[in-house]
Amino acid sequence: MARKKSTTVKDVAAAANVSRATAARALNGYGYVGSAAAERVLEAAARLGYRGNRVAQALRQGDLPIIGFVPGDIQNPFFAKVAHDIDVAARGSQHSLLIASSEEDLEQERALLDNLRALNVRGMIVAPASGKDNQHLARLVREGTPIVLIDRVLEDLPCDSVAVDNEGGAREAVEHLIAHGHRRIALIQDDTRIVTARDRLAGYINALQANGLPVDQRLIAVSSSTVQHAIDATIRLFSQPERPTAVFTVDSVMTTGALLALRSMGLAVPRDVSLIGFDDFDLATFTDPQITVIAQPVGKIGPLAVRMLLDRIRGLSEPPRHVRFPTRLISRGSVSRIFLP
Amino acid sequence: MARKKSTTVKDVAAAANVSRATAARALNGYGYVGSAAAERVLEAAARLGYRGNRVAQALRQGDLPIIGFVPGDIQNPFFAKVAHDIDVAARGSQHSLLIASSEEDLEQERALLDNLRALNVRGMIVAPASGKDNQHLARLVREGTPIVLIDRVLEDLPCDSVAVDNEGGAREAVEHLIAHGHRRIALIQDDTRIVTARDRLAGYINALQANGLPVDQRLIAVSSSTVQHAIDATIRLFSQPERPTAVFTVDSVMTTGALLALRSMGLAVPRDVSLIGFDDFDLATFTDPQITVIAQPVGKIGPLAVRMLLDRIRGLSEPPRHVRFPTRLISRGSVSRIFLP
DNA sequence: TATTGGTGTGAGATCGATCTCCTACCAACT
DNA sequence: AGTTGGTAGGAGATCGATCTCACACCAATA
Repeated sequence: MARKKSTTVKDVAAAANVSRATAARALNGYGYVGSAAAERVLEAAARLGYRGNRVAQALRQGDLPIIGFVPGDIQNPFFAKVAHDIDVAARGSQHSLLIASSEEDLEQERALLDNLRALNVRGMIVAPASGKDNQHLARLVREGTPIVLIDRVLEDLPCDSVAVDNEGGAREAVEHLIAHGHRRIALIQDDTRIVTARDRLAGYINALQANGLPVDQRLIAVSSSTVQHAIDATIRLFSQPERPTAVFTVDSVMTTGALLALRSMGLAVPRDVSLIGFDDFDLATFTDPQITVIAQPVGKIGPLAVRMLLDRIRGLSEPPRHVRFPTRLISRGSVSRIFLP
Repeated sequence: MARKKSTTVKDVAAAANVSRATAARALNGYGYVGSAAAERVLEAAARLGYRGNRVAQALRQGDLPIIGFVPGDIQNPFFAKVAHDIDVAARGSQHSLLIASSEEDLEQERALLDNLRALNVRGMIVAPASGKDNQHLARLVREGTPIVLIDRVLEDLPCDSVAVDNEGGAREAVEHLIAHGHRRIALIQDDTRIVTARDRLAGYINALQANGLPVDQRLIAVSSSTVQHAIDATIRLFSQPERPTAVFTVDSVMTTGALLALRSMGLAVPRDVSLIGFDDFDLATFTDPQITVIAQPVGKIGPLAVRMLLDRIRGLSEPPRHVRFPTRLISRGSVSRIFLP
């Protein structure tokens, strides 16, 4: 069965016995329209259930009232929360939100951005999957598409960005562990292509070096950001002869995996192993003891990103603005003090 | 700074020294095109970085290669997972996914659907916020827009749907509690406008009545689906003189809230209170003991919904198909046996 | 009276891609 | 030679909304 074609200005104009031009004037309120004619047009529009065709409007005006959002993974609670916030903020400015997840895949990201570009969306908010090979983003920026990066900053890309102080947060976490007497501190991080992971690694290394501790590659595990991979990585770490006394995990999914793995190995937190995770999450207060974390102001990221994007859409041409929110250590019960011999 | 206007067929045609028509033929591979001309066109297109303008294509062809998804709340892990699955399936069929969350608000849902309609999306997957007042959906269906309902079925709406057996699942949960000797069984549910909530309530009542137990309104708490509201509702329930011995929560957010509330009141699960939640979730295996749940096949919902939607988009005109997946009781450790006096 | 200026309205152009005509050419036939 | 048919490719129409331009008309003004 064919889709019923919707009513157009033409239909409305015919029903009101005026030309398309007059109908458009009455509907959009510009130019001169006689009050009688205007009334007939509005009446006809209401009667026929007329709704403007956005696609046609978009073709004429050059873009769709849509903002694109490309998160790394919509299932990750961090991105889900940000998506929700962006949705609310976008709606507040009469924009729809087009969410398309890159699944942390660079190829997919390229395809999605191409798609969004071809749709002539007004602007995009992107969490780039990779720290390099970002010519596709560079090109969009060069073409003038308003883009705001979130969570992951690409220093050499001339566009606005909103992120948190990953290096500082990671450093604070590791220094917290060092201050509690830990010396063999493991790191469980995700794919190093992702900028965030690299920054957090840098914080880990900086903290160790600032305290005269060696960086031991055997204490650094790389895993993709799924619970199962994090479990495997944790088990590998703790199957070594000289066990770490503490673990720092770079995101909440990793933290979840590490917790499950430690439990399955019969290692108690914090008695046998201390734990700090980056990013606060629901589960962190569910366990006994609760988990010490580096919290980031997740709720501020989306709204600010939208605000910056709207500025650009409105034509703001200042140099790129980069905002980095500070992180905050929330001390709960998952870190114990070690007394050195 | 003005956005650089992108290259059009006209530009490509000019660069290749042919007409727009020939350029279109070469680019889309139809009709007769000389091989020399075709080559020049493709070369020019590549050189100029030509990408078709989807908006113009959509205007001509009648719709955009987009599928709309209107979940109740994108932050709810259930919908996040479904959104992810839909995204993957949609991408497999060359469709982009436009996610717009209704926030469980009927007015917002109406506005969003209006928007999607005006955008001429190919089809929509909707979790309706309300069980009644759905003329807006009925109208879309009447106009021929392909729509698939998920999670929440509206019996009188002639369109496909994918859901789970909410009544049966809830009944199984409550019967499980009854079989363990519980008689004062509380229910924590969300807004009764939502169809799912009503079905689960029905299952609760049916189980009680089938076992000759009274339905006590004081044991039924209504809360909106946020952790904080669920905590409040739980505390209210357990502040009554005759405490329930068991609780059934209708979604994972409620379950989380109930757990936190019980802990804060010093009530141990399952020693003092037994607990079953609808919908399995990560936290369920984190607590000690782990939580018994009614699991639904979340991973099957999105892909099936997309498949059904694509059928409709391709013109399938069978009568509406309604699929209901069965639920499954996963018995963990949160239900204790009560020995009657 | 002739002119200006304010109103109201319609015809047609535009946005970009694509499709339907229509013309033109050349080779192979009758 | 005249006709057919296959191949190429251009001009213009189309989708729907909206804007520009041009043309009316009527009242107030010089």
